[in-house]
Amino acid sequence: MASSRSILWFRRDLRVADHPAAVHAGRDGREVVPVFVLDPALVRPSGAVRLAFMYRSLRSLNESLGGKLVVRHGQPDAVIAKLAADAHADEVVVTRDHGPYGHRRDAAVAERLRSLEIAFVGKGSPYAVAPGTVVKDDGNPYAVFTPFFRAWSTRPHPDPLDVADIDWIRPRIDHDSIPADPDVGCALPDASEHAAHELWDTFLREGIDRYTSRRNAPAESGTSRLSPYLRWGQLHPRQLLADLGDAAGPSTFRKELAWREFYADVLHHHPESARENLQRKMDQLPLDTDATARRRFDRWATGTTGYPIVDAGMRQLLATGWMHNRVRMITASFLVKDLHLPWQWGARHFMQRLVDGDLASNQHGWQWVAGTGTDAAPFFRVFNPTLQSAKFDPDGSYIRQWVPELADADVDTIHQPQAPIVDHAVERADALRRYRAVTGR
DNA sequence: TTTTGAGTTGTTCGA
DNA sequence: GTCGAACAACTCAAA
Repeated sequence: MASSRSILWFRRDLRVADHPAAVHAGRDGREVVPVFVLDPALVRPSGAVRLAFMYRSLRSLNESLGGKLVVRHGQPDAVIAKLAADAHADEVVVTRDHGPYGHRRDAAVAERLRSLEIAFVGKGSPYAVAPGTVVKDDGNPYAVFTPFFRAWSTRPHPDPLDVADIDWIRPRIDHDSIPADPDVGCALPDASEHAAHELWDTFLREGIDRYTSRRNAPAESGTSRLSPYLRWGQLHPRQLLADLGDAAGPSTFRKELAWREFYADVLHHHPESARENLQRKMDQLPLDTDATARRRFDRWATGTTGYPIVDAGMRQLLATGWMHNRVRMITASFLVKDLHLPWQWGARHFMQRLVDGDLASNQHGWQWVAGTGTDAAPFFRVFNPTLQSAKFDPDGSYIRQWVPELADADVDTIHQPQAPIVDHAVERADALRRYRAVTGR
């Protein structure tokens, strides 16, 4: 008798609504075994806050699945092959993963399954337009955002998908439990799919119209805060695009979604850019990596540089697993341009701790700041932490929240460095000198 | 093939 | 205080 049972292997699509892979797995009344693999490669490099959010997302998904989610620790190729065999499934269905690690992992899994004569089927992607599909007329990928955005905007993307009843089952097979949350000592966003939709609805009602101006002020709740849900898949961007109008706020927000898609596309075409400079000529940039550099990195990471806006951002990250985007740019620029450290050091720190940490957006955001990525990036673009602070946190309330020793500081002095580890004017000049060395002038 | 216009998010200087 | 130019040169995309 032919088997009619599928495994749906969840990865970064932790939702039950609007899920093409789930619909495919459950077609024609097939039974579907929902699975998540706690891959050491995913767990090991994650900090406590990031892990806690992942575990909560899994618990919430499990609830949505009526408690049927099968969780296993281990190497995906071995785990999935064994699960598929034990569960008597004849196919494994996934949402495609376009990242460099995901690509390798899935190739290994597909190989193992092939030897067992079990199908491995990819449906959909975490993006509105799958990475690799927006190309120039000559067939090559875009390397500049604006033309990519124009082309991407004309691409049809499917409407959110109605998921009818799926026959989720949990056969009698081995499973592990979802680990208890590490101690995080802070409030995290609600990790449920429902909370993600609620947040989006509220943002559409109350936030989107003023998004263009308010999104830059770190003290205000002017951003959508949807990034963790886009990272883990509680929401799919096609839902957001379907709900967006054409006014200024929605257009700005749509562009931010397009940046996410652009960076995924760039990483898809240049998987090595997760670690290496996209512009290889920037390998010549002189950087500091000695003991002093490592000490300075620690001061940056712990939020003790003496630059209030930098320290506020780094402490917000440590405390909550999230940092306002404007402050991500400021802190990143400080690491690269004021401390002359490799962007990879900062990118790794962010990825370990951000609950929304997405490889493509994170690495290429850093590369943009470092001037090694897709942007023409004039080398003289160096963020001045004091000016940025005064401009975007004018009354200093963001600083007051995260740097308590400055809570009562005067508004005229709160942006000024206090016992700074470096002098911005000096380091700016040094950064320009180093960047000039690359271009040979 | 050649040409042309443009390129997320900035800062400083001097008029 | 405000505003425009300069900061360099290169690559990309499209006509």
